[in-house]
Amino acid sequence: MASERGRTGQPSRAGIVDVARHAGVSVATVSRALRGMPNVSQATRSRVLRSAAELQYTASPLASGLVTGRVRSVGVVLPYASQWFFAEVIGGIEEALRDQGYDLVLHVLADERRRRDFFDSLPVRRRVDALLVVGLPLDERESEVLRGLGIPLACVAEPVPGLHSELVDNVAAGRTAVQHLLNLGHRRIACIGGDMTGPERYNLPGLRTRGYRQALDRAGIDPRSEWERNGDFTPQGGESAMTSLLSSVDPPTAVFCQSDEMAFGAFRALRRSGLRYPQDISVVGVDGHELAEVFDLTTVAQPVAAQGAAAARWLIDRLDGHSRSEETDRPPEDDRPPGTDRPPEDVSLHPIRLVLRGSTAPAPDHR
Amino acid sequence: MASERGRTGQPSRAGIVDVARHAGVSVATVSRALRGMPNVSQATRSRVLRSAAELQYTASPLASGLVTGRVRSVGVVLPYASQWFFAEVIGGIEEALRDQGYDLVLHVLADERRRRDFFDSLPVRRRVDALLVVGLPLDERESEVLRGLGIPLACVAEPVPGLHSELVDNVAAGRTAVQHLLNLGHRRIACIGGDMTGPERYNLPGLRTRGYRQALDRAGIDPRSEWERNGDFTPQGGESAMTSLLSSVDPPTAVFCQSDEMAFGAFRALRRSGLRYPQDISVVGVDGHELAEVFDLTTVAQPVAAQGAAAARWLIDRLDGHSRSEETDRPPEDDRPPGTDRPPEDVSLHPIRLVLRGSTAPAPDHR
DNA sequence: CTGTTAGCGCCTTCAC
DNA sequence: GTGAAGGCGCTAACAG
Repeated sequence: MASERGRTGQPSRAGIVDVARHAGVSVATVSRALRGMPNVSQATRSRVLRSAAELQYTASPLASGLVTGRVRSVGVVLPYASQWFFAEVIGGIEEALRDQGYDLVLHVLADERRRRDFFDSLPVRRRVDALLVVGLPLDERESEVLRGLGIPLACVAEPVPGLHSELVDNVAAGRTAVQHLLNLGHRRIACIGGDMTGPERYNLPGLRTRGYRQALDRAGIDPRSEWERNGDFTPQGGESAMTSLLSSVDPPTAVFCQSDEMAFGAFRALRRSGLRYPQDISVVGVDGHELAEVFDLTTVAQPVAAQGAAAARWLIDRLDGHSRSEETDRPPEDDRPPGTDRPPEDVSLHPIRLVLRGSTAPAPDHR
Repeated sequence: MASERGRTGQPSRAGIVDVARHAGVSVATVSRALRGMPNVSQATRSRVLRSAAELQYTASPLASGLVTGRVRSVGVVLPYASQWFFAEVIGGIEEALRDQGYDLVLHVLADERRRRDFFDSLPVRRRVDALLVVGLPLDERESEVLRGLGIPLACVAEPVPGLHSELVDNVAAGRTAVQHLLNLGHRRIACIGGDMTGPERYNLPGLRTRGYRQALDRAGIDPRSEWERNGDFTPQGGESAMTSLLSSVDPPTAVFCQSDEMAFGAFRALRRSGLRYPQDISVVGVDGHELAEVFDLTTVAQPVAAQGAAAARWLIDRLDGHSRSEETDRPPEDDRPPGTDRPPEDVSLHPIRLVLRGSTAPAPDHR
């Protein structure tokens, strides 16, 4: 009763000693009982549990973390918090973490300064048990710094050499989208992607563009560099790229947009030009954006939240020991069919699928 | 050198004693110097700083938190992580917190079970210094439980009685949207909102509907209950609500959608019915969704990230003492003009504004 | 099965 | 202006 209130006047939460006293046992027993450890009689355990509940006791994660070196939380690092893709990934991660009792600590590296600050001061040091990097292609120094943390690391969407990653095959995504257009008889196909020459370090635009070129190549179509546009992966960028494509003397009959959001921008360009999809031009996107269905956008969908969740579970497996993930019985790394010369990078590929909607139709001159 | 590596073989980060030894001072001095406290000579301070940098020292938040009772992190509780509105709020909060060196710990109460678990087990206990509730109208018990935490609390979007809240005037938002339609000569105006009778506890639909009715009332138009539809605040809901409105013998000429996402769904319904906006029907939304511009949706925009950021700053002010927010010189609570009988609820209202776009046009029969 | 005790890494009085 | 020492609340050996 003596320590009912701390010096602040706030109701000071009960400590482990309060519970011990209340249950008539020692603090060690309380600790063991509460964490489900062996060597506690059933009777004692339930008595402790009851006392703890009665006193509303929760072990201070700080104190226990201080001694165990674990804080039961995972850091998530990403470049944007509010973009659809990242928001979706965050949702997937949070759910997976929460299921195992882990907290999610968010770090948004919105600009270069924050990015530098993050890797210089490493605010996650000792604050998280593992780190999940989403959509951020790290450079050598950055990934080295993270490795120095000595905690499990994983990434999603943009692979980081040496880290476990949950991804889709972005080349295949591009190829699939463009093959679909080819199947519809289109041969004049443009591509709206991202910056591939500037200071941006993202790999994704390059990969999806490669898929675009592969598909064209297999169909015996020569790529036309003026049909590869940069849409910045924003609706606005998609709109202006599309506008300029439409204003050429010799416009394409179909456009592959490397993200659904750019495709939305392309839709706007069409509307403003008095053109309609799919009658005047076919549009296909990538991602499986929530609103793609609403706007009838054909897209190559990827499982977004699932990639985040998978990465989170992978991390927790390293932390808590392999508890339940035996179900993911991928063949062990070194049990691959011989001749598989793929480097033993630890990547887990997620499926993509073409979702047919109303934004794509046969080419006008196609039979 | 002795403690370069812990027993785990991992590079054990330097501790305060290492820094003290390196700088040739005591740990107390290191602590003071590093936290910018007085009573440290300039020379000593810079020496300590250098040592700390050299050893890559960062104070363990666990250890310092254990003794100060602070963890420098704020919990954010919300019902959905990936919806546009919430993602945007999260972004605003994260940035504001990070600016002051606080971590953001996310708690998504996606379903009833998680919601119950959260308030029953209070996983934030001792893990956060403050709590930010977003878009979650808490019931009596829930807010009581949070208050029991004895930490600063604030909320965004849905007010909780007794908590500081950052909001917009949702009645005004509805009124503004509908008044705009009235100004265009529409008199047959429908409303697509949310559930106002079921188990949902949200206040927002009721408020925006009230604004709708107020506007009609002031224009001398009788409300028609069959024109108030539930769109569930999802695109799909908006679509089906709109579809059913369009199929009535006597359809409206304009629709007020209580969220932009429902308006997007309404667009789809129009497209499927072969109708076009704004020629056949005007549509106005609420929120200022990122894609509203792309789809030419007239909307009543609210500052979303800013509300989150404001709430975060408000909390930090309570935690760190009023450091910089003097600029927010609202008149002190009890310095209001007499006769202001508004209850002294601590709410901060954010501005809304009508953004005119192409989805609204004069009523067909209007001059 | 249960209790005792020594820290985990740091902050904070209190002496000097 | 600086140092020494006692916890913060809990876990992890050890004894019993």
